[in-house]
Amino acid sequence: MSSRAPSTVPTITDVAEQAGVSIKTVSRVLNREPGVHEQTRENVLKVVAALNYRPKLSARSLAGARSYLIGMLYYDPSAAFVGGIQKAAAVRCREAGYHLVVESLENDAVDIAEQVERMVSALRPDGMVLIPPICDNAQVLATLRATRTPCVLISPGGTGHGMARVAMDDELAAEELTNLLISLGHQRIGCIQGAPDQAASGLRFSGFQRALAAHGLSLDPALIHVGDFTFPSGVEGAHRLLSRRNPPTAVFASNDDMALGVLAAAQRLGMQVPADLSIVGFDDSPAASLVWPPLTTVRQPLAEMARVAVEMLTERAAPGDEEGASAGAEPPSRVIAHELVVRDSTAAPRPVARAGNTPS
Amino acid sequence: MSSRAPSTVPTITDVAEQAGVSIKTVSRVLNREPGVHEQTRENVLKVVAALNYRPKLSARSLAGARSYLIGMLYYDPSAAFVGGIQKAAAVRCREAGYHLVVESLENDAVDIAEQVERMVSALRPDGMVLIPPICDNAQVLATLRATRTPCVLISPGGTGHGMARVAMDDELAAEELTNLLISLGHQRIGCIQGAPDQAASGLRFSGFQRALAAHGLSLDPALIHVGDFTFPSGVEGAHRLLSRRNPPTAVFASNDDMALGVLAAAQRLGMQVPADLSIVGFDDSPAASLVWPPLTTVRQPLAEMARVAVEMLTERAAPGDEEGASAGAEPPSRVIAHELVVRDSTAAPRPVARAGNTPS
DNA sequence: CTGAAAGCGCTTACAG
DNA sequence: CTGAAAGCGCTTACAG
Repeated sequence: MSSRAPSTVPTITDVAEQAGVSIKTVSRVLNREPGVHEQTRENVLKVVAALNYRPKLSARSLAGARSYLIGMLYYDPSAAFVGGIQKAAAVRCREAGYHLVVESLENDAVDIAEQVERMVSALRPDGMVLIPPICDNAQVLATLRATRTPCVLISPGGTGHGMARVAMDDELAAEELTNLLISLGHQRIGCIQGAPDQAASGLRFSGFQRALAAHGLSLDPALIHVGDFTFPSGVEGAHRLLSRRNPPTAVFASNDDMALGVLAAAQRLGMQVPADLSIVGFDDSPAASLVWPPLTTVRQPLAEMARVAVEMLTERAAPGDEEGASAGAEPPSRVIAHELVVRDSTAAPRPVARAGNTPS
Repeated sequence: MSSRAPSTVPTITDVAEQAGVSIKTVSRVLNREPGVHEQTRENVLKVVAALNYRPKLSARSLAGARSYLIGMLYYDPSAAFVGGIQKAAAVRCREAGYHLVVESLENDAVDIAEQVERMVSALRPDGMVLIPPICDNAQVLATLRATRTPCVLISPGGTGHGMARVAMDDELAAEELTNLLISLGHQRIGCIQGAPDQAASGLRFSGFQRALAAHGLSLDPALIHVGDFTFPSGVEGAHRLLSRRNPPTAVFASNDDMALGVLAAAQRLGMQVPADLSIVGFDDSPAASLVWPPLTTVRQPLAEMARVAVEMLTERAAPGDEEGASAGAEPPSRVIAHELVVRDSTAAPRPVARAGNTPS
């Protein structure tokens, strides 16, 4: 009986037979290689459509130099950040005929290098996209370099690592945000820094400083709190800054999660935002517009950054590109434009000195 | 010169040679097949470690019946929801020697079926995890069924589709949440429903009704608003319900995003939460605990659901399982326990009638 | 308990 | 412009 014939998935051989050509010709057509007679091409394509043939990735990968896989190392400090990047990356991969493989890591796991190595040796991805905080993990970077995996870091870090990078200008954005506060009339501005081991923290703080300096405002060390990008650290920072005898009239939080912590703390203390306290965040996370008042912040161009990162990888993955890329040339670094999002958490400070305003 | 020898990645042949066995034996050891002499096994493992050998996925996939790939169809209505599931799924995949491939879809794209079909034919994943709202998309489900791809829906939908499913008990959780409100003393409770085309909406509303009925409370149609799971629809619903002559003292929102909309609207109207209005949400999204007051809600067991879903798929992918699984037997359906999270957005209603409370 | 042979479905050189 | 041959690195039957 016919125990095999009909339900089997078509292969390149089936297409070649029906089209009356060799499998090599089918391969040429599918890979858009030049030098195929137009009529032959059309005929092959017709059979491909009729059979609904799709080349099998594992066979292409095994025979050829490319895997058509892009890896993304995932660690979830802020799901929204990761989600925005990943979505755009997946879309761009599909457009380029690639697929996105996601691996979830623990940033502080002892065997993180081995986890990465396992993934790379099993999948042999044509490239890897790294996002914060993984892109600042020395072990991961070393492993990837050792396996000669092309990488693009979505990271503002100026540290180099000798790897390609795409990012927004964190320092400039922080400066713009601070300028906004200053132009509103704020003179005493508190700052809640991000996690010390992430490059963005330093850059944002640097932009904050630059704006103050440019306006001749001094920076009171008592108004600076070192947080870690989490909501609780924002709450803690707010309590510290707002309980001072001479509290700030505005707070620059290095990301939205901490800004939300400041907002919650202020509201709990009975303060009105923005009347008693202006707050700015950073990221434009979903929650930033889901609170009252909605947060003034800066929108990271996540989708654009992800798209560019994937493009750098897929375009580079063209066969025979090994040499050019590895030559001592400086790895590419792209800066994507950001956008200030002015909402309702910022306003001019109270006209008169209300220094005794904060609760005991 | 040695233009080839050293830098090449080791293959199964290299291991076999160094261990003095055939590649078949190496294969047996790596796949934990029984019937290998213990000493042979140890020796092979030693060589594997020495060479740092890792089998190449594409070769395994091409030769064997499994791809070691699990697909996840992604569409982002709520990044936090997706993120929580995905992270746990990726971890479980890694533990089982699998990899998670993510594809981002547009739920309303006209060619969504083709997108899914392309992914499936290229990757041949051993299984697919579907999450809301994709798991309610008829086109996607039909395509997956046609390609005979094993699926697990992370969906509370009782619709069946003849596919395996894992979910929490949305109806029960909604009932518990409503009971909490009732036990606090609320009698007039508003409800903001979720998107009509998602199974969860109906179940949560049903649980809400059940609780009211069990306590002999009538359900005022004027206190029901049909939302779509988004923040703006929560704001809109709040305005509608709170502007009534006899407004509710509590609102049951079918998810956190809408609950946050209600909260923002109430605060904007100058109301105190929970003193003037109690609010409950659903999901325990990150933002739920990032606002003041933090939301009373129910925690979806995302990680556990994802873990179970992947397990159903990887355990099922064992070779030779085709028959048993496709036999007319009812597909498995697992219910994962949820957890009520009582925070500060709920309290007893004002003791006296303050019906005239709401702003004009 | 172990192995030799065949084959998975493509791409890569190499010819013509 | 087109094709025959070889091979990618594994697993699947099948022997012994």
